[in-house]
Order: sequence, then C-alpha cells, then structure tokens
Amino acid sequence: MSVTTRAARGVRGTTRTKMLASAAEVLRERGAAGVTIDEVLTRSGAPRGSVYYHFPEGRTQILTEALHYAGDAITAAIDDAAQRGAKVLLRGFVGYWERLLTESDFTAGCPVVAAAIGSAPDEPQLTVAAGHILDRWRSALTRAFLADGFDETDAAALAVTSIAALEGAVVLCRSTHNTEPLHEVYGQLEFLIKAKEFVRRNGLPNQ
Amino acid sequence: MSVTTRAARGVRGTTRTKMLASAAEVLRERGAAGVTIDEVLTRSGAPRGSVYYHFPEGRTQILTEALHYAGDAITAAIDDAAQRGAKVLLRGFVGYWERLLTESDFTAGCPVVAAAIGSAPDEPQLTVAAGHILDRWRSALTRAFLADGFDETDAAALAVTSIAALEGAVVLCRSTHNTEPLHEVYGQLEFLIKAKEFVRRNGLPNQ
DNA sequence: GTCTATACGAAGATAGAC
DNA sequence: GTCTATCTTCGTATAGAC
Repeated sequence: MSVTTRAARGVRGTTRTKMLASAAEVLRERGAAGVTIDEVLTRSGAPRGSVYYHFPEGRTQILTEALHYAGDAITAAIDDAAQRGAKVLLRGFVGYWERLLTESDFTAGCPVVAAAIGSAPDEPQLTVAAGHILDRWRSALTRAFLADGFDETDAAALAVTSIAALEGAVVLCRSTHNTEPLHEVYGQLEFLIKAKEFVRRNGLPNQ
Repeated sequence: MSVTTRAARGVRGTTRTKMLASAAEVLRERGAAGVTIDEVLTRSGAPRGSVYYHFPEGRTQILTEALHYAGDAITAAIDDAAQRGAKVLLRGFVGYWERLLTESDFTAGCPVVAAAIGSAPDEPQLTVAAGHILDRWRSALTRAFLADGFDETDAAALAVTSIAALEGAVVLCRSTHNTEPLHEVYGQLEFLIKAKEFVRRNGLPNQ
C-alpha cells in the first residue's frame, strides 16, 4: 500500500484525521490551489456533513492544518535524526523523499514547498506557516552541522544549501519520473561537506 | 514598473500575447491550479469573447502555452549565457531570480517549477512539458561545465545540483521574504565548483 | 457527529450576433 | 476578432433534521 494512500484510506483514524491526511495528500500532488473540499471528501470517504463541524473555518482551516499535519511529521523525524549528525539527517531526508516519490509514482512531492509557492493572496498565512516549518528544518540542520564541528557561518550555509538542493531535486525527480536527480544532488552535497571539512582542518590548499 | 506586471499590462502586444503574459504571471504566483480564465482576463484586460477564439482548447491550452511563453524566454537567456561559461550562466540565473523575487515582493517564483508540481491528473502534459524545459536548462548547463573542462560525470552532476539548489533557494526566498538563501546557496555552489576544479587538477588531497 | 437539501457564487465552456 | 448571453458544472458554505 502506498505512502500517499495509506493514511487517507486508513482503516483507523478519526474522520477529522482522515480528512487531514487526504488534504495533505492532495497538497503534495496538486499544490495548495488544488485542494478542494470535494476532493478531500472523496479521498477520505468522510461525510459531507462533518466538514464544518470539524473545521468551522472551512477550506482555509483544512489547508492550514493539513500543512502542519504533513510538515510537522517531517519536522519530528528531522529533529530526531539531527542528534545523530548532519550526514545521518541528510541520508534520512533523501530516503524519505525517495520512498514518497517512488511509492506515489512521482505524483507526490513536498507539501511544505507546495504550500510555500501555491497560496492565494487571500491566504498568506499558508506561505508564512510553510516558512516557519522550513525554518525549523533549517535550524535543526544548522545545529547538526555545528555539532559536527563547523562554525556558525558554514553550518548555516550548508543547512540552507542542503535543504534548497534536496527540495529542488524532488521537483526535478517529479518532472522526470526518476529518482536520479535526488541521488546526484546528494552525492554533490556529500562532496561539498567533505571539501569544507578539509578546508576547516587544513586551510585552503595552494592552487 | 514591476517585472510581473510589465508584460501583462503591456501597452503593446496582441490580445493573445497579453493573455499568455498574464497567465504566466498567475502561474508564477499561485501555481498551475491557481490559473483561472477569469483571473487571466482581469489581469490582461482581454475581452471574454476572444478566449476560445485564441485558445480553442480552453484553459489547458492557455496553461501549456503560458508555461512555454515564460519558460522558453529563460531557456533562451540560458543558452545565450552558456557560451560564456558555467559561472557566468549561474550568475545570470541568480540575478534573474533575485530581480523577479524583489520586484514582485516575493509573490512570484519559477513558472516551470510551478507547472512541474502543480498539474492536475487530467493535464499530465504540463508536468511533461515542464520536465522538457528543465531538461534543456540542465543540458545547457552541462555543456557549459564540459566546456570549462569537467568530465561528463562531473559536468552532469554539477548541472543538476546547480539547478536543483537554485530552484530550491527561490522557494526558500519566497517563504522568508528574503533573497539571502539565494546568495548563500550560490556561494556554496561556487565553492563546490572550485573544490571540484581543484580535485580535477590535483587529485584528492591527503586527508 | 453525521445526514440531506439547498443557496450561492465562481469558473469553464458554447452559441450566435456584430 | 470581439461582444453578450447563457448553460453547466463545480465548489464553498449554510440550515435544519436525525
């Protein structure tokens, strides 16, 4: 059973949770503007009548909570892996995306990116919320690089670059139906980190 | 006048072109699912009656052509810059995104990425078309790295990584209303390229 | 907590006049 | 090439029964 449908078709889970899982799924696949109440109801099998019972603020609320439902799960995994060093964290991140991409047959991507670039002008909170989540990822990764011995500047730069590169790679993977970009990018990140470690220990080599 | 509205509000340009410019604008701001005919008409000032005259296949056709309208312009700029080396190309790419981001007050991003991750299941051509465009960028950049002396493997990896990282950085910039991620990522890419050039010339240094 | 019915508007699409 | 009018579908939201 696939990553993208397991939660939504959940044998267990409250109606509310099933709706959020479905909304997160649509968010990953079609972007923020593509999340409609109808689609969420169809996928979750939830009853029409419960929509405004569980989500009084309607579609906007569903969207916001779905973003956190999906994003916070990733945040938790990142926070957890961060304690075992930046490289472990990055490997876990790559593994997560690879599984999501292949199991969804490349129809699903990052829900946080989708929220960051697809929110309507009347729901700017969504972009802000996505920014907060991305920032938590960045900060966890920065701490991991600091723990690995990098200084503030390098740790921050490596964190931003890693997240940008891997998120970008996920987009490339979707557009080519191929996980290779993800692995190529990961390889280059590994090299970059090694190179910076070398410079940190030995200084810049004479050209 | 801003990058995002100049074309759409164009004093010159045919109705057809103005519609495409507006559609591309909406695509950059809200993603594929956010592109509605109404919004395109409002922004372009085009007459309702001409929609199906210029675009017999309706919304889908507008979307597809808008993607090419915006994407092919970037492709042309890339192809042009590619002849002056990979570094010039990357600098130009960064400059382009920085201008777009600031002049749109971070409401606009990459139209090709938007198309790649936001197409509905009934319009898979859009993802495919986005993939083709990204692939042209990748191949132009690969050629530039080859011309700079890298071997096939390194050139390909650097090209994919550069595009992924910079596209990812644009997303981060939008979510934080700040161009710093773009510059940080560019700095790391420069370092990565220098490091690989060093290894190419001197081999791996003893750790 | 969930159901049905319905109001209301937005959006895609078509027809025929000009 | 453009205009108005209209049809249809879809999507959001509300009301009130169960």
